[in-house]
Amino acid sequence: MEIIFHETETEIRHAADFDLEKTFNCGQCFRWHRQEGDPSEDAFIGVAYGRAARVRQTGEGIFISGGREDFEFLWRDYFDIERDYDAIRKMLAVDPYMTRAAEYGAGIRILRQEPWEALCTFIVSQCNNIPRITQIVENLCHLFGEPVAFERETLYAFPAPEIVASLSEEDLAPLRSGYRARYILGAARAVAEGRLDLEALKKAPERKAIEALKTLDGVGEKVAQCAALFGLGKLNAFPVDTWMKKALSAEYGGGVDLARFAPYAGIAQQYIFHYARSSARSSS
DNA sequence: GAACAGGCAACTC
DNA sequence: GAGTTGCCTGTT
Repeated sequence: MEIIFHETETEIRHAADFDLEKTFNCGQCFRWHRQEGDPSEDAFIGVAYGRAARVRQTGEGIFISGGREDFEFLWRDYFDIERDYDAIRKMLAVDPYMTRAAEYGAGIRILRQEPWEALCTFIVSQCNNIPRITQIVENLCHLFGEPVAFERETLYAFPAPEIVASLSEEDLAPLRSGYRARYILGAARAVAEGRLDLEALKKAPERKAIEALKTLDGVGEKVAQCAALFGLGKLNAFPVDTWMKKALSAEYGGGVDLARFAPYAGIAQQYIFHYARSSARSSS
Protein backbone atom coordinates (compact mmCIF):
# COMPACT_ATOMS: atom_id res chain seq x y z
CA MET A 1 0.00 0.00 0.00
CA GLU A 2 1.22 3.40 -0.94
CA ILE A 3 -0.15 6.68 0.42
CA ILE A 4 -0.14 9.63 -1.95
CA PHE A 5 -1.24 13.11 -0.94
CA HIS A 6 -3.02 15.04 -3.66
CA GLU A 7 -4.31 18.57 -3.27
CA THR A 8 -7.79 17.71 -2.03
CA GLU A 9 -7.61 13.97 -1.61
CA THR A 10 -5.49 11.28 -0.10
CA GLU A 11 -4.94 8.25 -2.28
CA ILE A 12 -4.29 4.79 -0.99
CA ARG A 13 -2.83 3.15 -4.05
CA HIS A 14 -2.99 -0.63 -4.41
CA ALA A 15 -5.14 -0.70 -1.28
CA ALA A 16 -4.74 -4.23 -0.05
CA ASP A 17 -7.52 -5.88 1.91
CA PHE A 18 -9.66 -2.78 1.74
CA ASP A 19 -13.08 -3.02 0.15
CA LEU A 20 -15.29 -0.02 0.90
CA GLU A 21 -18.58 -1.69 0.16
CA LYS A 22 -17.82 -4.64 2.43
CA THR A 23 -16.34 -2.49 5.16
CA PHE A 24 -19.27 -0.08 5.33
CA ASN A 25 -22.03 -2.63 4.81
CA CYS A 26 -20.91 -5.51 6.99
CA GLY A 27 -23.03 -4.24 9.86
CA GLN A 28 -20.34 -2.58 11.95
CA CYS A 29 -21.32 1.03 11.23
CA PHE A 30 -24.41 2.98 10.28
CA ARG A 31 -23.28 6.40 9.16
CA TRP A 32 -21.62 5.89 5.77
CA HIS A 33 -24.05 6.31 2.91
CA ARG A 34 -23.51 5.36 -0.66
CA GLN A 35 -23.40 8.22 -3.08
CA GLU A 36 -24.97 7.37 -6.40
CA GLY A 37 -23.27 8.77 -9.45
CA ASP A 38 -20.19 7.72 -11.36
CA PRO A 39 -20.67 4.00 -12.06
CA SER A 40 -16.92 3.46 -12.40
CA GLU A 41 -16.44 3.95 -8.68
CA ASP A 42 -17.98 3.12 -5.34
CA ALA A 43 -18.43 6.31 -3.30
CA PHE A 44 -19.61 6.89 0.26
CA ILE A 45 -20.11 9.97 2.40
CA GLY A 46 -19.98 9.94 6.15
CA VAL A 47 -19.01 11.68 9.35
CA ALA A 48 -16.68 10.40 12.04
CA TYR A 49 -15.18 12.22 15.00
CA GLY A 50 -17.00 15.35 13.82
CA ARG A 51 -15.31 15.33 10.43
CA ALA A 52 -17.02 14.61 7.14
CA ALA A 53 -15.47 12.87 4.18
CA ARG A 54 -16.16 11.31 0.85
CA VAL A 55 -14.39 8.03 0.32
CA ARG A 56 -14.35 6.40 -3.07
CA GLN A 57 -12.88 3.27 -4.56
CA THR A 58 -11.82 2.92 -8.18
CA GLY A 59 -9.76 0.34 -10.01
CA GLU A 60 -6.70 2.30 -8.92
CA GLY A 61 -7.27 2.44 -5.21
CA ILE A 62 -9.07 4.32 -2.48
CA PHE A 63 -9.44 8.09 -2.35
CA ILE A 64 -10.33 9.92 0.85
CA SER A 65 -11.30 13.58 0.64
CA GLY A 66 -9.03 15.91 2.56
CA GLY A 67 -5.29 16.26 2.64
CA ARG A 68 -2.42 15.00 4.69
CA GLU A 69 -3.54 16.65 7.90
CA ASP A 70 -6.97 14.97 7.96
CA PHE A 71 -5.46 11.66 6.98
CA GLU A 72 -2.74 11.65 9.59
CA PHE A 73 -4.99 13.10 12.27
CA LEU A 74 -7.92 10.80 11.75
CA TRP A 75 -8.38 8.56 8.76
CA ARG A 76 -5.20 6.51 9.02
CA ASP A 77 -6.32 5.34 12.41
CA TYR A 78 -10.05 5.22 11.68
CA PHE A 79 -9.60 2.89 8.72
CA ASP A 80 -7.02 0.83 10.59
CA ILE A 81 -4.61 1.36 7.70
CA GLU A 82 -1.52 0.00 9.42
CA ARG A 83 -2.95 -3.43 10.15
CA ASP A 84 -2.00 -6.33 7.92
CA TYR A 85 -5.33 -8.05 7.30
CA ASP A 86 -3.78 -10.44 4.83
CA ALA A 87 -1.55 -11.86 7.55
CA ILE A 88 -4.50 -12.05 9.94
CA ARG A 89 -6.57 -13.97 7.41
CA LYS A 90 -3.77 -16.47 7.08
CA MET A 91 -3.63 -16.83 10.87
CA LEU A 92 -7.37 -17.40 10.99
CA ALA A 93 -7.33 -20.14 8.37
CA VAL A 94 -7.44 -22.85 11.02
CA ASP A 95 -10.28 -24.89 9.54
CA PRO A 96 -12.01 -25.14 6.15
CA TYR A 97 -15.08 -23.10 7.09
CA MET A 98 -13.11 -20.25 8.64
CA THR A 99 -10.79 -20.25 5.66
CA ARG A 100 -13.72 -19.86 3.25
CA ALA A 101 -15.35 -17.16 5.38
CA ALA A 102 -12.10 -15.19 5.62
CA GLU A 103 -11.50 -15.41 1.89
CA TYR A 104 -15.06 -14.34 1.20
CA GLY A 105 -14.76 -11.40 3.60
CA ALA A 106 -11.36 -10.24 2.38
CA GLY A 107 -11.46 -6.46 2.23
CA ILE A 108 -13.42 -5.93 5.43
CA ARG A 109 -11.59 -3.71 7.90
CA ILE A 110 -12.72 -3.06 11.44
CA LEU A 111 -13.28 0.67 11.73
CA ARG A 112 -12.03 2.41 14.84
CA GLN A 113 -15.23 4.21 15.64
CA GLU A 114 -15.90 6.67 18.42
CA PRO A 115 -16.56 4.66 21.59
CA TRP A 116 -19.70 6.55 22.50
CA GLU A 117 -21.10 6.33 18.98
CA ALA A 118 -20.51 2.58 18.84
CA LEU A 119 -22.07 2.03 22.26
CA CYS A 120 -25.11 4.12 21.44
CA THR A 121 -25.76 2.69 17.99
CA PHE A 122 -25.51 -0.88 19.23
CA ILE A 123 -27.95 -0.12 22.03
CA VAL A 124 -30.30 1.03 19.27
CA SER A 125 -29.56 -2.10 17.24
CA GLN A 126 -31.14 -4.54 19.65
CA CYS A 127 -34.12 -6.33 18.12
CA ASN A 128 -33.99 -4.02 15.13
CA ASN A 129 -33.05 -4.27 11.45
CA ILE A 130 -30.38 -2.28 9.67
CA PRO A 131 -32.60 0.17 7.75
CA ARG A 132 -34.38 1.10 10.94
CA ILE A 133 -31.19 1.37 12.98
CA THR A 134 -29.80 3.67 10.30
CA GLN A 135 -32.94 5.78 10.34
CA ILE A 136 -32.96 6.17 14.11
CA VAL A 137 -29.25 7.04 14.23
CA GLU A 138 -29.60 9.55 11.38
CA ASN A 139 -32.52 11.20 13.16
CA LEU A 140 -30.53 11.37 16.38
CA CYS A 141 -27.63 13.10 14.62
CA HIS A 142 -29.85 15.41 12.60
CA LEU A 143 -31.80 16.57 15.65
CA PHE A 144 -29.02 16.84 18.20
CA GLY A 145 -25.63 16.65 16.45
CA GLU A 146 -23.41 19.54 15.47
CA PRO A 147 -23.82 20.53 11.82
CA VAL A 148 -20.80 19.83 9.64
CA ALA A 149 -20.61 21.70 6.34
CA PHE A 150 -19.40 19.51 3.52
CA GLU A 151 -19.46 20.32 -0.20
CA ARG A 152 -22.56 22.52 -0.14
CA GLU A 153 -24.31 19.98 2.06
CA THR A 154 -24.90 19.98 5.77
CA LEU A 155 -24.10 16.75 7.53
CA TYR A 156 -24.38 16.13 11.25
CA ALA A 157 -21.91 14.82 13.75
CA PHE A 158 -22.89 12.17 16.24
CA PRO A 159 -24.15 14.09 19.29
CA ALA A 160 -21.78 14.09 22.24
CA PRO A 161 -22.85 12.17 25.34
CA GLU A 162 -23.16 15.45 27.26
CA ILE A 163 -25.75 16.65 24.74
CA VAL A 164 -27.76 13.45 24.86
CA ALA A 165 -27.52 13.34 28.64
CA SER A 166 -29.33 16.67 28.82
CA LEU A 167 -32.33 15.35 26.88
CA SER A 168 -35.52 13.71 28.07
CA GLU A 169 -37.36 10.65 26.80
CA GLU A 170 -39.83 13.09 25.28
CA ASP A 171 -37.02 14.76 23.32
CA LEU A 172 -36.09 11.37 21.87
CA ALA A 173 -39.66 10.48 20.93
CA PRO A 174 -39.26 11.61 17.30
CA LEU A 175 -36.55 8.97 16.85
CA ARG A 176 -39.18 6.27 17.28
CA SER A 177 -36.62 4.19 19.09
CA GLY A 178 -39.23 2.82 21.46
CA TYR A 179 -38.13 1.31 24.76
CA ARG A 180 -34.50 1.84 23.78
CA ALA A 181 -34.81 5.61 24.42
CA ARG A 182 -34.46 5.03 28.14
CA TYR A 183 -31.30 2.98 27.58
CA ILE A 184 -29.78 5.68 25.34
CA LEU A 185 -30.32 8.35 27.99
CA GLY A 186 -28.98 6.15 30.76
CA ALA A 187 -25.83 5.37 28.81
CA ALA A 188 -25.32 9.02 27.85
CA ARG A 189 -25.64 10.10 31.48
CA ALA A 190 -23.24 7.45 32.71
CA VAL A 191 -20.65 8.58 30.17
CA ALA A 192 -21.26 12.31 30.63
CA GLU A 193 -21.04 12.05 34.41
CA GLY A 194 -17.86 10.03 34.23
CA ARG A 195 -19.35 6.92 35.83
CA LEU A 196 -18.36 5.06 32.68
CA ASP A 197 -14.97 6.16 31.32
CA LEU A 198 -14.87 4.85 27.76
CA GLU A 199 -11.38 6.15 27.09
CA ALA A 200 -10.09 4.29 30.12
CA LEU A 201 -11.88 1.13 28.98
CA LYS A 202 -9.94 1.24 25.72
CA LYS A 203 -6.85 0.46 27.77
CA ALA A 204 -8.56 -1.97 30.14
CA PRO A 205 -8.49 -5.74 29.58
CA GLU A 206 -11.26 -6.87 27.27
CA ARG A 207 -13.30 -8.81 29.84
CA LYS A 208 -13.13 -5.91 32.28
CA ALA A 209 -14.30 -3.46 29.63
CA ILE A 210 -17.23 -5.67 28.68
CA GLU A 211 -18.30 -6.13 32.30
CA ALA A 212 -18.16 -2.36 32.80
CA LEU A 213 -20.34 -1.80 29.74
CA LYS A 214 -22.82 -4.38 30.99
CA THR A 215 -23.47 -2.38 34.14
CA LEU A 216 -25.54 -0.07 31.95
CA ASP A 217 -29.25 -0.73 31.73
CA GLY A 218 -30.10 -2.14 28.33
CA VAL A 219 -26.57 -3.37 27.62
CA GLY A 220 -26.19 -7.13 27.69
CA GLU A 221 -23.48 -9.45 26.45
CA LYS A 222 -24.10 -8.93 22.73
CA VAL A 223 -24.26 -5.13 22.77
CA ALA A 224 -21.25 -4.94 25.10
CA GLN A 225 -19.21 -7.18 22.79
CA CYS A 226 -20.15 -4.99 19.80
CA ALA A 227 -19.24 -1.78 21.63
CA ALA A 228 -15.94 -3.32 22.72
CA LEU A 229 -15.05 -4.56 19.23
CA PHE A 230 -16.16 -1.55 17.20
CA GLY A 231 -15.72 1.27 19.71
CA LEU A 232 -12.93 0.22 22.04
CA GLY A 233 -10.68 -1.55 19.56
CA LYS A 234 -10.96 -4.91 21.34
CA LEU A 235 -10.24 -7.04 18.31
CA ASN A 236 -10.70 -10.23 20.26
CA ALA A 237 -14.29 -9.42 21.30
CA PHE A 238 -16.76 -11.83 19.74
CA PRO A 239 -20.39 -10.68 19.51
CA VAL A 240 -22.82 -13.54 19.00
CA ASP A 241 -26.22 -12.62 17.59
CA THR A 242 -28.83 -14.86 16.01
CA TRP A 243 -26.90 -15.01 12.72
CA MET A 244 -23.74 -16.04 14.50
CA LYS A 245 -25.60 -18.60 16.60
CA LYS A 246 -26.98 -20.19 13.47
CA ALA A 247 -23.62 -20.26 11.70
CA LEU A 248 -21.72 -21.54 14.74
CA SER A 249 -24.13 -24.36 15.46
CA ALA A 250 -24.18 -25.39 11.79
CA GLU A 251 -20.40 -25.34 11.42
CA TYR A 252 -19.07 -26.14 14.87
CA GLY A 253 -22.03 -27.84 16.52
CA GLY A 254 -22.46 -24.85 18.78
CA GLY A 255 -19.13 -25.13 20.53
CA VAL A 256 -16.16 -23.31 19.11
CA ASP A 257 -12.95 -22.68 21.01
CA LEU A 258 -12.34 -18.97 20.55
CA ALA A 259 -8.70 -19.43 21.48
CA ARG A 260 -8.21 -20.69 17.93
CA PHE A 261 -8.96 -17.21 16.64
CA ALA A 262 -7.09 -15.25 19.29
CA PRO A 263 -6.12 -12.47 19.37
CA TYR A 264 -8.38 -11.63 16.42
CA ALA A 265 -11.64 -13.41 17.26
CA GLY A 266 -13.45 -10.15 16.50
CA ILE A 267 -12.16 -10.11 12.94
CA ALA A 268 -13.06 -13.80 12.61
CA GLN A 269 -16.54 -12.92 13.85
CA GLN A 270 -16.89 -10.26 11.18
CA TYR A 271 -15.87 -12.70 8.44
CA ILE A 272 -18.27 -15.39 9.68
CA PHE A 273 -21.10 -12.92 10.13
CA HIS A 274 -20.68 -11.44 6.67
CA TYR A 275 -20.34 -14.85 5.06
CA ALA A 276 -23.39 -16.27 6.81
CA ARG A 277 -25.58 -13.32 5.93
CA SER A 278 -24.45 -13.16 2.33
CA SER A 279 -25.00 -16.84 1.67
CA ALA A 280 -28.43 -16.62 3.30
CA ARG A 281 -29.38 -13.74 1.01
CA SER A 282 -28.12 -15.33 -2.17
CA SER A 283 -29.86 -18.65 -1.47
CA SER A 284 -33.27 -17.19 -0.59
C1' DG B 1 -54.12 -9.43 12.68
C1' DA B 2 -50.17 -12.08 14.20
C1' DA B 3 -45.49 -12.93 14.04
C1' DC B 4 -41.16 -11.34 13.84
C1' DA B 5 -36.67 -8.53 14.01
C1' DG B 6 -28.94 -8.51 14.33
C1' DG B 7 -31.68 -8.15 22.64
C1' DC B 8 -32.40 -7.09 27.46
C1' DA B 9 -34.25 -7.48 32.01
C1' DA B 10 -37.45 -9.18 35.12
C1' DC B 11 -39.74 -12.82 36.42
C1' DT B 12 -40.66 -17.71 36.93
C1' DC B 13 -39.75 -22.31 38.66
C1' DG C 1 -29.45 -20.95 36.54
C1' DA C 2 -32.27 -22.23 32.62
C1' DG C 3 -36.36 -21.02 30.46
C1' DT C 4 -40.21 -17.62 29.48
C1' DT C 5 -42.23 -13.18 28.59
C1' DG C 6 -42.99 -8.15 27.87
C1' DC C 7 -41.15 -4.36 25.62
C1' DC C 8 -41.64 0.10 21.21
C1' DT C 9 -42.00 0.16 16.48
C1' DG C 10 -42.19 -1.06 11.62
C1' DT C 11 -42.57 -4.63 8.23
C1' DT C 12 -44.40 -8.89 6.20
